[in-house]
Amino acid sequence: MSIATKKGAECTVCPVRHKGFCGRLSDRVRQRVAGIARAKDYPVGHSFWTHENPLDFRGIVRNGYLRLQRYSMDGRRQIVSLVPSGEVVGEVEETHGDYELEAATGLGLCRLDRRELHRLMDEEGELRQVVRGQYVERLEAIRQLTWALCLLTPRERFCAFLIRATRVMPYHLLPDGKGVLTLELPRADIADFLGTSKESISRVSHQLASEGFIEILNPQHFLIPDLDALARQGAVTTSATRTHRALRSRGSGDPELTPCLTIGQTGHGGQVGAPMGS
Amino acid sequence: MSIATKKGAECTVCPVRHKGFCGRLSDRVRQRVAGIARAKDYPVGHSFWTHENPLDFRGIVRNGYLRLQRYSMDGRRQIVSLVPSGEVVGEVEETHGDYELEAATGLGLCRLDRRELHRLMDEEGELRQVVRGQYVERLEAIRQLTWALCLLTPRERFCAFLIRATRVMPYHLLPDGKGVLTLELPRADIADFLGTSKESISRVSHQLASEGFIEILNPQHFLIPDLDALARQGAVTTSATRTHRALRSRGSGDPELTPCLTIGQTGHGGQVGAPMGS
DNA sequence: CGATTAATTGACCGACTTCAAGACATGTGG
DNA sequence: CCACATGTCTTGAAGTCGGTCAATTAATCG
Repeated sequence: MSIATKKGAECTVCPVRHKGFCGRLSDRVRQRVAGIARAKDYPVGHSFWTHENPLDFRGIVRNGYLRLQRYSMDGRRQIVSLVPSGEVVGEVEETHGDYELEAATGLGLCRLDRRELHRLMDEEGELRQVVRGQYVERLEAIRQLTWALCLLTPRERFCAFLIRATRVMPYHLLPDGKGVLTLELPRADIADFLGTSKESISRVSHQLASEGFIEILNPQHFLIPDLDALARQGAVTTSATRTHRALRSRGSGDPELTPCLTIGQTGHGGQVGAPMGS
Repeated sequence: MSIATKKGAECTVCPVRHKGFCGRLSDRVRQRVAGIARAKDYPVGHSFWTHENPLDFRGIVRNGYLRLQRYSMDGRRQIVSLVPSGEVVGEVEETHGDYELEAATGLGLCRLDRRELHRLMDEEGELRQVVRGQYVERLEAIRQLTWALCLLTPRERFCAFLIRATRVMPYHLLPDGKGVLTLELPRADIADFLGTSKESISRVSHQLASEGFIEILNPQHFLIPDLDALARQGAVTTSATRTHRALRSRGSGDPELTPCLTIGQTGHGGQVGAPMGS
């Protein structure tokens, strides 16, 4: 609600100073970008555009999440993209369809004038490269989402989501190697992102809890005893319910674990379940 | 199979001379691009890269289709992207995951050296803009796919696919306003693209045929009596089986028809079912 | 502390996948 | 020209996963 308007030069205190988009810029270029930036806050649910009002500016997410979503004729929603802090919004979101861009949580943004940014991009090859990286990552994220939506069960998708969340959402590592994840998004958003229902999310959570993969401290806080074990639930179908066709010969690729869902920046190499606490 | 190697300067006879990527370049820039291009043909099923052999060149599809796909642990496949003629391949397909890029049909390609292309892009702002357009379109295509996969039924998805196919695949308009569509992709590819099974594709086709929306001349050729009627099947749920929630208030947007699936270049404005034969 | 929203739980059921078998088309060799 | 083989497409039957609906319970906020 509060409209803080400070010159972008105050990157020094910015939480995403070394993350995502900004983190990949050299000091010189980042300062040039900062010169055209203005910080601004938005409340939950703030709508940035609908199909009749396209976004006329670019922004860097300082905190919170944006959701890019679209509805079906009968009112169901699909979130096609979740933009976490550190990412650029607007440049990559340019689209022709009937999408909405909303603040999924309270949101802090560094606004950039579209034209000024493009002028900077014309001048700075480095900036172009980093922006191009945003395209590549966003493409990768939605490709993974598409893959997961079609080939994974709701349970697997949710596990994959949790794994990814440990990189994007607050994840407090405890001294014993366990971790506490804060789910900053409501069940409805998670469900609509994973192409399932909030009832299923709830059921799967409690199923995972009963199996010891997570512990539900409260609806927003999950304790994860073993991240790797959880990760395996997200990529591998262990249950015998699914008939195993002959595995296609796929070279000598890792049969162990494959990358799953990406929210925001892709992992280094894409391997899910990289040891965060080991 | 035949390895035709001619200098790119022979754009004059190229089928995509005025389509997609090349069609959007000015003569001057296109000639520069042609200078670094070499035409080459590939057989069906040719694999361009797997995750251990990333693609080291760029290409413009002269004819045929490429498919970008990924498998699940139990061998099921999802095609996340179909690249039709006129589009650039490689630049946008750069990805971190375990994807495969294959020729879905016999394929004609204009190969471009990656480094030379990037050098050209550094020099020519126009080229950068057009390449950026490829990113935007590819993103839009997969967003629509994601949306459709989650919110549309297999039947609706297939209808949407057919509508889109009339723009990408051979579609012969008959004097009476009907049209004959040639499906250049096998059922299996269509199914794995639409996140369904080839059995469902078959069933839906014959269901549509029995309802008069299409006429199956043979498995590869569908006669479409009324494109608009078919389009409505792809975006609107007419059946009463689906409970209609209160439609979210979405401004005064067109309640009639919304864009569906995109294969390749997005339509002008995105409106599906634009009158091709009326 | 009441009111409103979010999350959970249970029961039902239907659409779609899966499995299996048959039809059709296409090509090869005798 | 026919027999056979191969692959694609079609059709049928059965089972189930997960969505939808409805009713509680829990959490949040003024």
